[in-house]
Amino acid sequence: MAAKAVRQPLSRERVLAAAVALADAEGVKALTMRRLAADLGVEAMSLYHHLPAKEALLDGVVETVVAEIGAAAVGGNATNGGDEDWRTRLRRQFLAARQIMLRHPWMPGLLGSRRTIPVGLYAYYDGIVGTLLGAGFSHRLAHRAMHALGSLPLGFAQEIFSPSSAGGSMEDDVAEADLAAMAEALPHLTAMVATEIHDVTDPTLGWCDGQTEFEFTLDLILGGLERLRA
Amino acid sequence: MAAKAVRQPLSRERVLAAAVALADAEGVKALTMRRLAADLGVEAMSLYHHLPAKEALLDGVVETVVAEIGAAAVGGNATNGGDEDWRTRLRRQFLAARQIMLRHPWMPGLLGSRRTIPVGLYAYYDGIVGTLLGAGFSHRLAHRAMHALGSLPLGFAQEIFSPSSAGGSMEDDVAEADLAAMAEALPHLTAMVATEIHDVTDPTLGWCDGQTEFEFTLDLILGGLERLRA
DNA sequence: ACCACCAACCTTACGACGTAAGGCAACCAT
DNA sequence: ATGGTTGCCTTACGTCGTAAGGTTGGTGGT
Repeated sequence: MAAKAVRQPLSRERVLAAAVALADAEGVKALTMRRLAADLGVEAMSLYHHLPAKEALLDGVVETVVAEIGAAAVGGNATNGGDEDWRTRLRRQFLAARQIMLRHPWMPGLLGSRRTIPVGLYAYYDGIVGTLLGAGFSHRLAHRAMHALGSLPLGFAQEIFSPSSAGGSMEDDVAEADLAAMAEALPHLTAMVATEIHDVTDPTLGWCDGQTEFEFTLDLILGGLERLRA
Repeated sequence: MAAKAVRQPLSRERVLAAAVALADAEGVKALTMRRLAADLGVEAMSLYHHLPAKEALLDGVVETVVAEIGAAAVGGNATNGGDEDWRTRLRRQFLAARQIMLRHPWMPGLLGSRRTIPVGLYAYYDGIVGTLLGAGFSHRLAHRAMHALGSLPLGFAQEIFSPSSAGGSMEDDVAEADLAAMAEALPHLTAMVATEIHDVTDPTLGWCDGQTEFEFTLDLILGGLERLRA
């Protein structure tokens, strides 16, 4: 049939792209060999002609996303010339990384579970260190800066409290009586929520605006580093 | 026999304690219902009389560790009176949390995979917010501070680059020729490593002293918050 | 003393998972 | 034509979480 002739052979890239798409759509839990093969119109064992094992598949998936982040960084560097302040430059890179990570919420957990670090990540961090050194950072301070920034270069929405998005906002499933009990057990948190919830403009993520908080943290750390640099 | 009479019945607490011990010894990957049951001298299905499902087991495990961290915090508060500076107090709490997390390296990943947040974590964070408010923080700034501190209250050794400990230090398995190639591809990183590796005192975690870096990051953020508070 | 009851534990079985081993069909250079 | 290579499939094994139901030893009421 014509349909069969149209079908192009699999490749590592096609498999990895499908894996990322599947993880985006249904989470890493749904990313199983059989399911991925089904999405590709193929049997599970066929995947093993392009990838040696499932661990390699997962490695390839994080490698793909890391490449996406790295490409966004160098792309942004190209459009803006070399006339950027180091803080502006890193800020822009990390915010771009955040946009990508928001599309792949499973990425932090997956990256944490890998035994080896994708090579593209070294290159990406090398660029960041280069920016710091170019701005006059000592090796010592640049090193510390990397640790202090932690996962911000990857746009981590670590956000322990944000996964509440899955089950509706907090007050939806809490009865009024329980809320009173909570106010007693957690006086400071409830007071903070009460005063903060008034002037929230973006209720999509409950009462926390992830973008604003990310930028606050970023500027706090970048500001502290700038002070140490001088 | 006497041995049989000695055996005390299972309980949720005994199961959870055994689960934590097993995860500490062999990782979360080895934490399977059959294996856990075997460690307890029991069959797998017997565990379901104390826990409804494996997800509940994992929830209980993180709850156990969170309780451990919370207990360390209030215990430390008791021994030191209320005459602590807010920075000293939080610093001490977070460093204590770090010591606990170092004993449970699987905790970050596991916590990230939970759908619901353990209640003890709310109480723990409430205490932190209380400390901030008591030091004169506004609700707005206390809120931002929580986000900026991120996972530091849990002693996160997020440390993307630290899991290299599993496979020996970096230069062990890199041939000399590859190292030259790496120096070309990653000039800034290799230069940084070269100058930093000289005065490293604790080579256990490669060339990064996790404790020092953790404290640096902590003080950087606490210092930035102190400036905003005034 | 008896017996009904129940909590704690065990046995068996099912479907889904990752993957080892080998088969088959189409294509290519000779 | 032919023999090898490539790309995909079939079958099968052991392990996982867990549903369903069986066994047993101790307890309380009569």
